[in-house]
Amino acid sequence: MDIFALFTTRVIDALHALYPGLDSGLLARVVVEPPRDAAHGDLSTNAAMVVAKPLGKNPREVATALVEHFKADADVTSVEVAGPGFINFRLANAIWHQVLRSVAAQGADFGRSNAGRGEKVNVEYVSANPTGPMHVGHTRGAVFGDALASLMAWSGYDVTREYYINDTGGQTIILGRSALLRYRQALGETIEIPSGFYPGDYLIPVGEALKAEYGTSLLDKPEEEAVLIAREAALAVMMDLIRADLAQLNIHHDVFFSERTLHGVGGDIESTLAWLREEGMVYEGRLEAPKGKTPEDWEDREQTLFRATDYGDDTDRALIKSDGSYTYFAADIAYHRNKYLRGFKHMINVLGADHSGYVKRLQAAVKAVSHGEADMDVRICQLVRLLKNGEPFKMSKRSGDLVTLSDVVEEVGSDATRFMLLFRRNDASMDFDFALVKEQTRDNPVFYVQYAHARACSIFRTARRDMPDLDLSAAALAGAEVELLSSPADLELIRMVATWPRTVAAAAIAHEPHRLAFYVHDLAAAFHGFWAKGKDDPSLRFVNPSDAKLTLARLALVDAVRQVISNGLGILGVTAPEELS
RNA sequence: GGCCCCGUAGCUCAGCAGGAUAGAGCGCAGGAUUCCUAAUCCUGAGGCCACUGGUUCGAAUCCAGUCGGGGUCACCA
Repeated sequence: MDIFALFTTRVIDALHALYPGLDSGLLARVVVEPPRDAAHGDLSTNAAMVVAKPLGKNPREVATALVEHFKADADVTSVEVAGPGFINFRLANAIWHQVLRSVAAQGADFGRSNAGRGEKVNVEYVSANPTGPMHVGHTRGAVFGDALASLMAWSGYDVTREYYINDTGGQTIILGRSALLRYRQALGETIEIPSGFYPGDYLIPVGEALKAEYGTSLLDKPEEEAVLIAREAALAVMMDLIRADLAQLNIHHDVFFSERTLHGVGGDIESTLAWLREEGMVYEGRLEAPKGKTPEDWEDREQTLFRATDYGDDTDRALIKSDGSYTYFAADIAYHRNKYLRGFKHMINVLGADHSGYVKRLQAAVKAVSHGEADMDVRICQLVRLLKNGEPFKMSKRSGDLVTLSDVVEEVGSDATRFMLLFRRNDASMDFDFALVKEQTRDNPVFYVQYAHARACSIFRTARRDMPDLDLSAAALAGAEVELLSSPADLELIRMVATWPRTVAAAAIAHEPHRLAFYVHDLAAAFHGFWAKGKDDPSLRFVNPSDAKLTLARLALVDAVRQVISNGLGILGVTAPEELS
């Protein structure tokens, strides 16, 4: 039950009744929201101001007509015009109590909607190169993409979590060479790792495995063939490593899409290129060198170009390299056409800040490949600076100093890692301080929120201890006389709970999971605040052994708060503990 | 030089598809614990929302430009 959505439709219905023929696009701008200042009421709408001008009327005139209309609404206790034409509503307590019943009834599903109508959305995230374990730099995108995918699912989309494996190309050949070196090392040779190779220790086991499988026979094969064999072994191990890293954060993709499957005769790149040619989206031409910064090895030559500028990009893009092989982008066009042909009309890509220059061409590709029928939102995750007690962490590329995702998760745990990374807009760079994240005080938002959940559970434990005869089953809570909750403190907390479905919906539309982190933090604060009021005013305590009915009602409220925190943390992928250790 | 992101309290950041008197945490100053977990709460001080124009009933929010910070810039992935 989302009372804001409920009243939005009531307001729009009223407008239709009062002024037939209003444009539906215009009405989409009508918003019913909680006023910033609670003194203004429970709900506020801009309806009169939105509609006044097209009607050629004064906003207050329209507002007055709406006010008259809503005086007949039994759920509304007062309506008035305010300021330039806002309409403020005050709602009957009964409707807030209805919200509590709705939470009890829907439980872990409270806040879900079918706004997405089951449409398919593809969320591609991580897609780290399989040339080593996950680096800290990947962590933010991984957590963000995962939370966003859950959020979209809550909003009624059919979500596919996808990982694009770059398992072909020059980098993978270097990986193969690096692994081959480790193989020689395993056979007893003293090796030296040239610069440009992958020096990490994580390839040592690959060398050992090659030795176990092939003995010395790889040495007899031609170099190129041996490299390919070593590459296969290395890629498989690297992907296992990455999957294990992701599993530490409880991240699991539905589809691991291999870039390699796009290549080759009859592959998607070939067919996509043919298709692009038929559509006239490709031509042979020359590219101008970028102004202001011409690469030294710039080669002015005729090449095969995609008309990216027709779809909003800044320049056309090469599809075939000088050596005749496809560019990365050519494969990516084919990949996204593949997504489209698999039925995705909504696509979201989560990329690191260093890929922001890639956004336009990706969107151009999706637009071209779908004839404008699919949309692509690219969410850029800004860099994370690692700190320890305020001091920057060195992140040298030498293998020993590399900070991996695994290092971070082992140090601070999955919950804290996830919450901290989500407690910030994705497009703002952030500092991640190990010392703070491990702290268990209110400075640390993770523990602050988890503590609120644990505290709610604790209140139930106390109630069971002090009022052993009270039935606290789900059915009993659902049947609690929540009408007894009429104090301003009670209603304030309930209003906050009632905002949850709206928060989820707005966050999903904006593709901004961080809003849920902030919401859940605010709700925790409101709950802690209510708890403290019970110190001064015993009538506000949750557990009142002298009043079983009131206690049951209060516990229904506590459980609603607990449930919403649990739901929120669930979307973010953070656990909601019953007690803190 | 082109493109993208950012600029809000001393610090770190929110600001809900333009809305009423711009919020939170930290830090600072004070206060609350025989009582449901003080792992918490309450009160206070603290702002030209970088700047200049524009759009309109109304702008921190949208547009243009300026300044400042970051990222990125064929044929890598």
